[in-house]
Parts: sequence; C-alpha cells; structure tokens
Amino acid sequence: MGRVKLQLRKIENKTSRHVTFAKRKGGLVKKAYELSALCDVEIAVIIFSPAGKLILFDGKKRLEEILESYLNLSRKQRGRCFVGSPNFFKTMSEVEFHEKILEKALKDVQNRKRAFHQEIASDIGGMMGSSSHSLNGPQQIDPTNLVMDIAAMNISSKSQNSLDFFCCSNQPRAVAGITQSPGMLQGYAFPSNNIQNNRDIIEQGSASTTAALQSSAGDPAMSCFAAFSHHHDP
Amino acid sequence: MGRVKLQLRKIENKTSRHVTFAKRKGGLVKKAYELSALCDVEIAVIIFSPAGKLILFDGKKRLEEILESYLNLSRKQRGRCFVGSPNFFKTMSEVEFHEKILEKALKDVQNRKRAFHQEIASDIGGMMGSSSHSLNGPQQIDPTNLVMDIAAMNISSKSQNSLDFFCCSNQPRAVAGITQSPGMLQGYAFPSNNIQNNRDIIEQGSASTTAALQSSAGDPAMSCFAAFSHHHDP
DNA sequence: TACTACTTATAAG
DNA sequence: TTTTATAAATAGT
Repeated sequence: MGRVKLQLRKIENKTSRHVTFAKRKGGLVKKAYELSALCDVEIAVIIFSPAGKLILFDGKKRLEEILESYLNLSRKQRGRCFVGSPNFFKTMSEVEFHEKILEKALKDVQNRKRAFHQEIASDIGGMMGSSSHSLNGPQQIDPTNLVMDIAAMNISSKSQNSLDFFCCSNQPRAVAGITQSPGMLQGYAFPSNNIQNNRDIIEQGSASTTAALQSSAGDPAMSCFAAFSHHHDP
Repeated sequence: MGRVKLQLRKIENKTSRHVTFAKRKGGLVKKAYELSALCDVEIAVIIFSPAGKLILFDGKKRLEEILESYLNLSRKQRGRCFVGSPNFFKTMSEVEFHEKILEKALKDVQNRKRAFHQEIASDIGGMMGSSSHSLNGPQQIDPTNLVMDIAAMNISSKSQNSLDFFCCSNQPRAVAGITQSPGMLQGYAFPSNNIQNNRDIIEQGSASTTAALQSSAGDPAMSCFAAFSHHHDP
C-alpha cells in the first residue's frame, strides 16, 4: 500500500528502510493482535530489529514459556536455571545448590546404568531370541541417537520431587548465526521450577499489557506493542 | 478492511471465525515475509490454530534455534540433548554418554567450589575491608538468586571443548498451561552441539522454502507459508 | 473458490 | 510528525 508498489527486496536506502521497518513492524504487530483477538488463537511475533534488538508480540498463553525467556530474562524469578560456566557463580550457595542438582542427576543416570546391566544380565541368563524389553545392550555411541523424540515419549508423572527433568549439553557458546545479544537466546533453559510463581509473573505481564491497552485512547494493538517496546532499542 | 468494520473481539460464529482465521493467518504471514524481505530483519510468527496445531513463519536465521524445536523435533539430528528421566534412555551408550557429561559438569562445579574456598581463605588471611573480588562467602540459599542474568554476563570464549554450557532444572513435567503436545515445548533444550550439522539442516529448510517460493506463480509469502503448513492441521 | 465494495496500511512527501 | 494518494487486505456475498 502506498503511492507506489514496492518490489519485494531489501530497501537499499537506509533511511527509507528504517522508516518502512518502523511502519510495518507496527502494522504486523497490530495484525497479530487482531487475529489473536478475533479468532481467539495464540500468536507470537518475534522480530529482531536491524539493530539486533528484540521486538515481541504474544497473543495468548501457550507461547509464554518461550517468550518469557525474552521478556523476563532480567527478572530474577525464572526458577532454577544454570547456564554457563560454574565460574559465573557468585556465591558459595549457588555453587552448592548446583552441585547438589548435578549429584542427583548423576546418581539417577548411574542408577539407570545399573538397571541396564541387570537387564542385560537377565537377557543373557534367559531364553534366547525375543526379549520383551527394548534394550539392545551396549552399542557404539551414535550422537544422532542421543536426541530423544520427546513427542513420542510417554511422560511419567511420578516422582515429582526428584530430578525428573534436566538437560545437559556441551554446546559451546558460539552458536552459528548468533553474534548479537547472545545471552538472550542462550539464557533460557526451562520453565520456572516454581509454577505458581511463574503464573504470577504471567498474570503480571497480562495486567501490564491490559493497562497499556486501556491507557491508550487510540489503537490497542499499538499500545500493546508499546507495552513491550522497552525491550528494544528506541 | 472489508465491507464493514469488525469489532475487535472474538467472532462468535464459528464458521465466520474460521474463515477469518484462514484469511488473516495468510495475511499475517505474508506481512511478516514482506517485512523480513524489505527490511532485512529476522522474524518469526508462531500461531496455534483454533485446533491447537502449529503454524509458523520464520524470516531469517536468528530465530531458528528456537523454531527448530517446533519444526524438527522428530528429526533425530538435534545434537546432544537430554530431557527427562534417565529411564527414558534406550541404550547403554546413551546412559554412558550422559553420565560422562554429568560427571564433567559436576567436576566443574566442584572445582569452582574449591576455588571459592581458596578465595574465602585468602580473604580471611588478607587485610580486612575491601577485597578486589566479588565473593561474599557462604550465604543462605536464595533460590531467586540462582537464575543468572545472562544478558549481563560476560561470555568467556575459552575452553571450547570443556563443558561450558549446561543447564539443570528440577522442573516437573506438568507445566502450567501446556496440556496439548507437551513434547513440543519441553523437548527442546539447547541448540545442536554439532553446528555444522545444524547448519546443514537449516540450509535444507531454507532450500525447501525457496523451492516452495519458486514453484508458486502467485504469492511468495503464501507459498512460503505452505512450505511449513504440513506442521499444522488441514 | 471468486467477487467486490469497503476498510486499512503505507510510500512518498 | 502528519498528510495524502494509492496499494493491499478483507468482510460479506
């Protein structure tokens, strides 16, 4: 829309590009808001501005587990999350807390290892041929098999107070394509361990968005956007 | 736009709502595509349809670390990612692989602990008052301090081959507000540990998108959308 | 699905 | 920033 039809390629003039970005960014967020409201669906729009900063719109709740990682990283209420070298730990209590988590995780893995040994042993001691469990015994390490297809996993709901959800990676920090604000993406690991607290934060977020919507006489989507806009550059 | 101006609230008629959803969904994705192309920015649009299925658009590369978690969870090429109880491990090699990771992580944390002890000891042995390092000695555990503000962290690039990026959480599986397809969100932990491999997959994705764009005489954004649409319900 | 009258978004000034 | 003229999106058919 406009005086002329634009070709769909990068606008070379920097000023024009920034003007267009500012306009269309607002338009996109507004459209997202409208679609979310009209059709009662959950939407997130994530934009990295030319300056590399983050602009967000999220409609309803489902995506908040992801989006909070962007919106709220600096709020120190995310739950137990440990990212980075232990050298970043600032207090002994932090170190010891994570030491305990890791000890527990290691113990769980080692228990599993023992169970494997037993199952293998019983396999050998039992009949030949078909075994009712899926173990294949020791294998070569195949990194491509180490990713679990979570969607196919049956989630066990027992042992809520044991460490039943953790993650390890030796992923180095330098992630392809991420040069600006590396912490944004990498800082998030898992949802808060305190669901009630987490929900409170979500509610807070909704409230502030609502407040922004109400305080603006004009366009609700635009003010919704404005509510988030302290997360990006001016 | 249209014959009448719609009020910005949920369309109650189900058929109208679905028609509007279909139209505006396409429009939103097209807008995202245009903004991405015109302004050379990275964009993702994530939509859960009324049926709860996923619709995605992503512009450039920065967000793929997040979006791949949705698009590619079932491709067993994500790198070393361990989520869930060790009981889900299917092979001894998986168990042993993660045992090693955890042992290393624990060792790193314990090294840090030792360093703390030394720093504290030298604090006691040194002059009173101002100390040049930031340690405060042992403290009460304050869970709210255990989340690191990654954005404020200075990322050390050394020790690429040591475990310098890992995460632990005792987050239970039942995450508030996530009832459908829980695996989608929870399955993803960190970017692939094999960046080259990861990039290959990204290129694949881009290629198929490009192919879709080219194979459609009509609207590039729409066909781009179509390229992803096998991820949502028909 | 296609049409079309109308609203909305926006390129240029 | 605000104002147009025009292109684009879309509600109802």
